Amino acid sequence: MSTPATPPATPAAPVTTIAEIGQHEGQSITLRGWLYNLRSSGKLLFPTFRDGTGTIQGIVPKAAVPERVFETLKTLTLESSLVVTGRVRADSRAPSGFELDVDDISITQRIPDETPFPIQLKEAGVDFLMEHRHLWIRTPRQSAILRVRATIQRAAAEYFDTNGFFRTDPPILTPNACEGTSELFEMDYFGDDKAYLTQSGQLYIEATALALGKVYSFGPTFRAEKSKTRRHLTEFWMIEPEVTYLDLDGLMSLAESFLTHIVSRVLETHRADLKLIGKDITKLEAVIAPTSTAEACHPERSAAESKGPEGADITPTAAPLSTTPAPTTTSSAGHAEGGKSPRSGFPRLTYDEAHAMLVDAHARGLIETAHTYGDDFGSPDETYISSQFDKPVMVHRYPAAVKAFYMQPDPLDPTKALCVDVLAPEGYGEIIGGSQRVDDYDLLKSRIEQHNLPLAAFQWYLDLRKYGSVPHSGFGMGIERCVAWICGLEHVRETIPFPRTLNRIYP
RNA sequence: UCCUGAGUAGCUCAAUGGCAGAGCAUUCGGCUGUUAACCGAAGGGUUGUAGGUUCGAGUCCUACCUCAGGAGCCA
Repeated sequence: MSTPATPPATPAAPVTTIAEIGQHEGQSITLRGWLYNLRSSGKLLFPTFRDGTGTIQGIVPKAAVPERVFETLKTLTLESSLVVTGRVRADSRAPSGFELDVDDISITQRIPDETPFPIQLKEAGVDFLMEHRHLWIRTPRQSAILRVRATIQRAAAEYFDTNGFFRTDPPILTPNACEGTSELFEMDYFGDDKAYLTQSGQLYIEATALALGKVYSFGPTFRAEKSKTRRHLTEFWMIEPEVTYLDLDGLMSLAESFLTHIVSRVLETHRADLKLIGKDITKLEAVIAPTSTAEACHPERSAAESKGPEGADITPTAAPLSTTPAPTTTSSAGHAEGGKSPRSGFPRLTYDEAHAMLVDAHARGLIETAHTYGDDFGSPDETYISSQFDKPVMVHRYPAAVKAFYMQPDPLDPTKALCVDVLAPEGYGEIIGGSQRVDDYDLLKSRIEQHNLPLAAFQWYLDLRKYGSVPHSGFGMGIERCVAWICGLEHVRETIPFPRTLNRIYP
């Protein structure tokens, strides 16, 4: 059923993409893509083409093209693949500003009438779209999301690559299921042993950090928890930096600088995609806008971020990457200094301050359930906290009891852990979780025992504190939640080409 | 795991316990500026599965299956 592709009538027309078509105004060009939509008005056809970089409408007056071209296009089925030659013309009626006066087409493959492309232009249900995810990703909105995802991934890696980090890859198959509380995917490992898909490379990345200094990993992560929400996937991608001689405050500066860079890059190159997706771009501009401490917040905002004059040389805002200081140069070894935070663009709240904010919100009837001091924040709590700010908010120093065993206690209050959660604006929840790690052998050993974890499995991890231990910190960012936030999506399933969820592993 | 909701044409959805319907898609016809184009016509159904109540069930009852989103947990 395929038609051999024949050379277009004007082979001299250079091949270009729809994204770059504006550079060819008045010229003849060749596009290689698919028929996205077709409207007709008697002897005038309006085919819309797509090529993966965007869409453009073509114009085909019957009198202006050979009979063969008009008749072929008139009955062509949607999503058939083809090569088009035509002349680029600026037109104020076109959404993108340009239209294509079609000269010739060459069909690569025509979809038969009996088996039309399943995804229609009109709305469809989630179940149907997910069942056809392999085709759904061709539609303009999904393609735009995947393009933004690619840029977010590139910007994230680029940030670390250009700031002295070495990319390092932790194992995906791990030998024990006891790193934390998450449920893991289990598999047979040559009969005698069980293996598990990694839930985080962090412990291994700590080891490579002690080998290389500043490292990051970027790979898939697996959680077998039976979560069914718009924020959860069973397989997702995480980028995790780990830095020696970095304390919690330095880590927060790193996270801020990192996120600022990502948002800046997306705004540089994806304004059209964000508009297509429906994201309010001003919300992203607010994230990277240089701010005084007075303007980035709502009245409820606490005074936490106005503490501490030191670290004023760190001003990670919308500055280009090249001028963004490497955060590790500004934080000193082992000097976690309690509540003193450098001034920054992203608000920083201690757990206690966030708790007070929630108590106040409950008293005023803004949230349903009262937060219990000492408990971790629930999803509605995080949504409320983040809704009070225009920028990602960093909540730090949670009660150690609700956090992981490897987190360093706050020397000013050992019941607190030197950790930070970064909550994305607009209720997108936690996108980054990180901490300063326990660097003392005896303390870490007792923590492992307190958590009833098998010492033997962690001996290698304890070795890191036995042989040249240093203060170090790191965080992990889930790519999908970051994409969902930046694109303004209802559900993380749209942020990855083939989402894996509790009830779906097809296609 | 718990709570809630939904399964009817290829898709999105209607239908007081009383003849199974519309829009889109498909096919045929019309239209020289359409923007999910529009106008006319045609074809298209084992109402998720299995029982039950009833003169009569898409509709009521029971069980099961599938999916969705919320809680918990997390990124």
